[in-house]
Amino acid sequence: DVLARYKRMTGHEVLHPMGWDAFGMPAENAAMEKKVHPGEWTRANIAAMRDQLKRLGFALDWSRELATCEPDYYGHEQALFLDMYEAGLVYRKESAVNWDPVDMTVLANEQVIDGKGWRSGAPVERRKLSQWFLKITDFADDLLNGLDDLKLWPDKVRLMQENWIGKSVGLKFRFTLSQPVAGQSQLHVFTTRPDTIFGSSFVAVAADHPLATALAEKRPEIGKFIAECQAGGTSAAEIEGAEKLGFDTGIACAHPFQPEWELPLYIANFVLMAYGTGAVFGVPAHDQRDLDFSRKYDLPVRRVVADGDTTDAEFEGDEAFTGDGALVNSRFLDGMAVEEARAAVIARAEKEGWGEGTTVWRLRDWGVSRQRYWGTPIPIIHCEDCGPVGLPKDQLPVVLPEDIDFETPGNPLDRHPTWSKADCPQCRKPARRETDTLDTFADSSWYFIRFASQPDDKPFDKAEAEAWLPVGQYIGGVEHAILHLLYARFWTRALNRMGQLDIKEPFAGLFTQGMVTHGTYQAGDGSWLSPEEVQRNGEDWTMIEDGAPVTPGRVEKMSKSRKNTVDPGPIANQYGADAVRWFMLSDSPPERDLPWSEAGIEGSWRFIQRLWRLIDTNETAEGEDKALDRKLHQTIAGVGEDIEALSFNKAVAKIHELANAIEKADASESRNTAIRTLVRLVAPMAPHLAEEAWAQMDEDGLVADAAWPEADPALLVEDEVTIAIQINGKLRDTITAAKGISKADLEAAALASDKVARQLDGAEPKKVIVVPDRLVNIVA
RNA sequence: GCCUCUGUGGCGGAAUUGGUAGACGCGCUCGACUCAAAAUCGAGUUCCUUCGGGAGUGCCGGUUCGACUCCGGCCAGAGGUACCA
Repeated sequence: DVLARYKRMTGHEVLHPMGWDAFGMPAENAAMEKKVHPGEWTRANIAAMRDQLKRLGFALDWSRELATCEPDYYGHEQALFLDMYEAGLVYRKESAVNWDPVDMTVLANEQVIDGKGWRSGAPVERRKLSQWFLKITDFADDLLNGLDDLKLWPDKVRLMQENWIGKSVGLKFRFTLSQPVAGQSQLHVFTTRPDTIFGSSFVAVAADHPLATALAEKRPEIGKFIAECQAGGTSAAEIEGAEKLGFDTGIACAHPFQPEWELPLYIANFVLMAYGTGAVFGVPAHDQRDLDFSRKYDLPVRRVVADGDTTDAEFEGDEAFTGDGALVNSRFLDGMAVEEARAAVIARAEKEGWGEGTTVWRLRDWGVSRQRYWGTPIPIIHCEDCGPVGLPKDQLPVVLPEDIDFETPGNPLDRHPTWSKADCPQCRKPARRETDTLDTFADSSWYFIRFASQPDDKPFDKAEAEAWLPVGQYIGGVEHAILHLLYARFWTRALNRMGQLDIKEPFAGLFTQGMVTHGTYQAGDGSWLSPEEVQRNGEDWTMIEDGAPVTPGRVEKMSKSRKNTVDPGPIANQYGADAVRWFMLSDSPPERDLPWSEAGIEGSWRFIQRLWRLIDTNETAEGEDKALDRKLHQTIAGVGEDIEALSFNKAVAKIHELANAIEKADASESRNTAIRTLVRLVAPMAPHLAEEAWAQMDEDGLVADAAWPEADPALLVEDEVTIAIQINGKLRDTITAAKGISKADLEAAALASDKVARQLDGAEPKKVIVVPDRLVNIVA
């Protein structure tokens, strides 16, 4: 809000909208617990939050307010879904999905964290279901390359997206097996290091690889081993501690360059079915996992990239060499650099027909089907004869039914007596409506476009949307680094490909802000206590009610589970919106967490009062106060720079300094001007006070519409400067000199200092360093 | 494990390119005003000190006339994460 108000005052057209990402699980949970309809619950929350935002005086364009749970929003989303369906960016696939047994729904890969549902925390199960997917992988390369142009995004977020997309370039090739398994005589593996192919000691497949599954059917000991592998956890810590386990199948794989060179085929717990082909060849000398595995199962460790040693002696030690170097012990590759050898092996594989250069991505297509009620209905009809058919757009929006029940778990749309009945748009025969709804991340993937343009008859108007987009300054928590920000980038690209939008990137500038935190308190029995229930007596904390001892805990993100939330309503009532705003801006830089404190807001409240008294007691007077003029103009320039950089805490500090200077100054025309200007400087942060003062000063219109004051460059520089006098880098004295004084004069002035003379004690300085207008350092 | 970020008074935090460390605020101390308190105003507030000074930005070392800032090595905390072949 401060940035929006500032940009407005500096002559920019500003679009600062507000809306509600309102579909999703919390509304359904509330419905189940409190027996209210999700829509009713959601709209009541929206009303409450809208009041809070208005009370804090945010300069929002409420005419563009939207809520994703209303048909006039999600109906347009359905139209975009149909466009993507037509453009081949949506497909339906029977696939193993991540099933959250508590929330009774499917989760996207991005929503599975350490093998658990991101919301419920329940261990995710694998299930086969027919699901809708969006082809985000079509844009994998572009999403990756586009990151380079997002110069105004934090490096951290770009890096996280890069890792998530996970591009690996390498060779996919085939091993011939000594005996066919389930009718297959070949095994596909993927590697990014084809150059090390002569260093391989074994081949391994994932425990859930089809080959392993097939073998397990005939050999129970393999089934037992597979079960053992799947029992292990998938969190980073568990993986770290987990031992490499392998099962030697007794099957041999023929080395592609020498068929009689046979590599043992293992089933191994560290190979992932979800990545590459689910099978690898192990080169222990140059891969840590392979080395750990080989040491355990006593497999040969051959050096093929020189690590200083170029002999064919067995590789020593327990640390794999993954660096660059010249190839050794590798026949026709010997002497080549890693990169050159890589290309040579790929070329040979392609020429001889046993493999091809490939790029493998970690990124998967975005599964968007959710078996939930409170989401955007997917506008598809399933017809027995025609298959899935997109609804004609004139039948949109597909509106959610109101009469639903949440007594049984699962999707209420599925159980609704009539809602799912519909005729096939193609053959007119009775058919069934899709009862899955869209992942709520779809709702937030294009709302910024709808903010920019909101016609009734279509999702947006191209020219109107492009006039505002991309978003100049996007602000959100770092928790959106992957999910939301990647989906929105994809959605924008999809619209771009379909010719609906010229831009590819939705957000030019991104800022990840911190969260509001508060101390936590626990009673003797370990239960959490809210800040209103406790009080401090000196060093100790007790319960207000009965004086029982309280254990203060660490400062954490405000959350209902820790009970450390603070209701902004009463605070805004007590101190006023401007004091609340001032406090939120004043101390912590916005990228860091903000520790909420009652004491802090009182300080802000006092300053707001002080500002008012200062403005109120302003009087017209004659005379110039050069020092105050300078302070004023330095503040104008500094506050502007700080707001542009979102360093609100520094801007606040500069305004404090100016206020202090004005209070100390005698009445003058300069002082009068400074006070009148101060009103505009605080306007973005304390708008209510500023408007009142503006009106009282008999200025026209609103200060919100006023121009930001201009700094006079001539007044930004001092004509006198304080020079530090150092001896051996230690400060000994300071002197005041005219700005621009010559080096020689400055040196002479420094040497004339009593304190310098006393320190030198008659000795001659060895050397004198003079930094003009800054300091003199005497080396003794 | 790996990657990223962070580490400065009692607290939140400032310190352009290496150039007076601790701006600004909170808190605290003392004083003024008051019968008293609140509010307000003024002074002080990194630590030690024999009042000359000395030490000091997580720790150890280096570069430099000069290091919170640059380099090397540690330690601690937060966040991210992929056994990715």
